Amino acid sequence: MAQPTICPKFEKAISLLSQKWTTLVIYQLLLGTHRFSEIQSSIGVSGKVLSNRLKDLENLEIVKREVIPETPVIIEYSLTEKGRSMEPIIRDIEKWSQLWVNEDAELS
Amino acid sequence: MAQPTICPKFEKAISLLSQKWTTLVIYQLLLGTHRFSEIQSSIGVSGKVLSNRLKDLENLEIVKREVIPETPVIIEYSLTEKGRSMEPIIRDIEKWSQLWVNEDAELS
DNA sequence: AAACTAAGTTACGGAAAGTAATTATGTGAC
DNA sequence: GTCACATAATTACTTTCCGTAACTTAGTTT
Repeated sequence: MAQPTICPKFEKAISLLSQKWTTLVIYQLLLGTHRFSEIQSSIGVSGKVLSNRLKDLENLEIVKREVIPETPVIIEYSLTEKGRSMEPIIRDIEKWSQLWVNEDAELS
Repeated sequence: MAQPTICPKFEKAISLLSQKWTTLVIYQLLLGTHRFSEIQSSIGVSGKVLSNRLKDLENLEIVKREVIPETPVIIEYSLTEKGRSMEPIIRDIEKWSQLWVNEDAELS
C-alpha cells in the first residue's frame, strides 16, 4: 500500500517540528539563554506543555538545562550546537512568512 | 504578561507548519501533481485528516485543486507558486535531519 | 441491478493541549 | 521555627484534535 516511503530521519524531524510550540521554543532560545518563566511569557505557552517540550528537547540534545545554585536557584535553558543548527530552518520560515502570509487569512 | 510578542505573520506560518501532516503533504506535492489517494498512501495520512489539510491549504492558496472531467473523474492536487516557495524550508529540514537526527532516539 | 473505484464524510474512541489549582524547593522576615 | 514569597514543575479536569473504520456519493463496467 505505502510507496517507497519517506526517509525515517526526515519523518522524525517533521514529527518533532509538527509538535505544537516546539519551533517557537527554539526560536526564543535562538535569542539567547532563557529561564522557564521567560519562555512561558514570551511565547504564551502553558507551563504544562512547556515542561514537556523542554524535556523532549533535552532528551534530543537540542536544549541544555542548567541549574544555577544562586539565591534563589535559577534554571537556565539554552540551545546546544544541534539546537543552533536548526537556525536556517527557522530563518526560512521567517522569510517565507514575511513574503507570503496574509495576517487576515484563517484556517478551517 | 506577554512580552513585546512575536510577529503575527511568523506565528501564522508556525501554526500552519505545526499542524500534523501539513509539511508532509507539501513535501509530497513538491514531487509533482498527485491525486488524493496517492498522497494518502505515500505519506500514510488518513482520508479524514488529508481532506481537512487540503481544504486548509487550498484556502491559503498553497495548493490548487483541479477536477479533470475524464472517465472516471480525476481530482488532482498541485502546489501554487506560494506553495512552491516553501521548498527552501522543507529542504532545510531535510538537510538538518540527515546531519543530526538519530533514528533510534525517542520523544516522551 | 450488482460490483467496482475514487473522493470524501461521519461516528466513535483515544491522545494531545488549554486552564487553573496545587506541589516542591528554597529564600528572607519575623 | 513558621509564615509569606517566588519559581519550576505537576496534577485534575475539560476541550480540541487525530486515528480507525464504516459509510456515502457518483460515475462505469459487467
